[in-house]
Amino acid sequence: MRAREAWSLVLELLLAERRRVPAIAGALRLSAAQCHVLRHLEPGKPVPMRRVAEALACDASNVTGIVDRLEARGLLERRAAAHDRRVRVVVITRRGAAVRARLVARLAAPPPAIARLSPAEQRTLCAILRRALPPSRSG
Amino acid sequence: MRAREAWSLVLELLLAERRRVPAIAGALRLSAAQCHVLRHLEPGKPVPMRRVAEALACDASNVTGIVDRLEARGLLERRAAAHDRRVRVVVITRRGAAVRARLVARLAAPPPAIARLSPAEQRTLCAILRRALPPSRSG
DNA sequence: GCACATGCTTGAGGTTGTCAAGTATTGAGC
DNA sequence: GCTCAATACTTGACAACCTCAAGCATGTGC
Repeated sequence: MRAREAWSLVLELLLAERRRVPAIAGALRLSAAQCHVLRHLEPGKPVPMRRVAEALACDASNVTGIVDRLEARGLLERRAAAHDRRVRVVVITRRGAAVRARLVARLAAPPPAIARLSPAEQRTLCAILRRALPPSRSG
Repeated sequence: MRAREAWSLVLELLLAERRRVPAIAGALRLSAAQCHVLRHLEPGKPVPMRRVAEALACDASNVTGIVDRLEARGLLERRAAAHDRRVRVVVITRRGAAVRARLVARLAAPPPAIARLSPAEQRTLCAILRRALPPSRSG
């Protein structure tokens, strides 16, 4: 069962990098959940609260509080949706976009475990992971 | 920069499986933090609270509460350490070991993304990840 | 013995998360 | 148009997680 071993190795890699995300988040005065929200909000693309809750895989009532705090810091805005007045869409602000840019840049920096690999190994790893992941990936 | 792409693919895989751990944990009436603690406690091997805090990469005061709740459910025990009376060691109980066994079995089950790969790809993935990870891995 | 460090606990305070309940709005069926 | 159910969001209650500061007990260096 190579699949089990491969999966356990992926988990191990994640475990080794577990401190990274909170550290990066903390440096930007963000929590992990707030990072997820910012990461999900591309500048100029409003997203309904409902979609944010789905992206976070949590209850909608939870999103209310997280968005509240990000809105209080001026990193995003709530707006009314034109087509459905029940819906509130969330848009990242200019300030929020700046924070987001720094966030994604730091998150994208590969950890030592990945950087240690040779270019050929990195290419192979990319190819395999691309095949593993389903084609519909939103980020 | 293949390293960046490889890392982002790893993160994507993790994101896709983000619901898994809470789901597995919830089925056993455990939280994510409690899972980490149980996973870290091999039967018959007492671990000082301090080491648990290090394994969780969190403050020691946090471990107090997590261990409190696990102890209240009879899944582990606190004992005095022989060599240093300041230290409290944590030992998994028989009941805790049973829960732990089910937990690690379910966590080890590879997700569809990994299972989808061919045996050759799985072998290659294992080989690369083994090289990526530092030799000292405790599990 | 004394000062200092270490291991753990407690309490305050903030964030995340769930669930149940409530409001506003939409859409389907009559 | 009216009613009824479904949907989107918010609120409040509650629990868990997490950090920090403070405190107690114990161990170590001088």
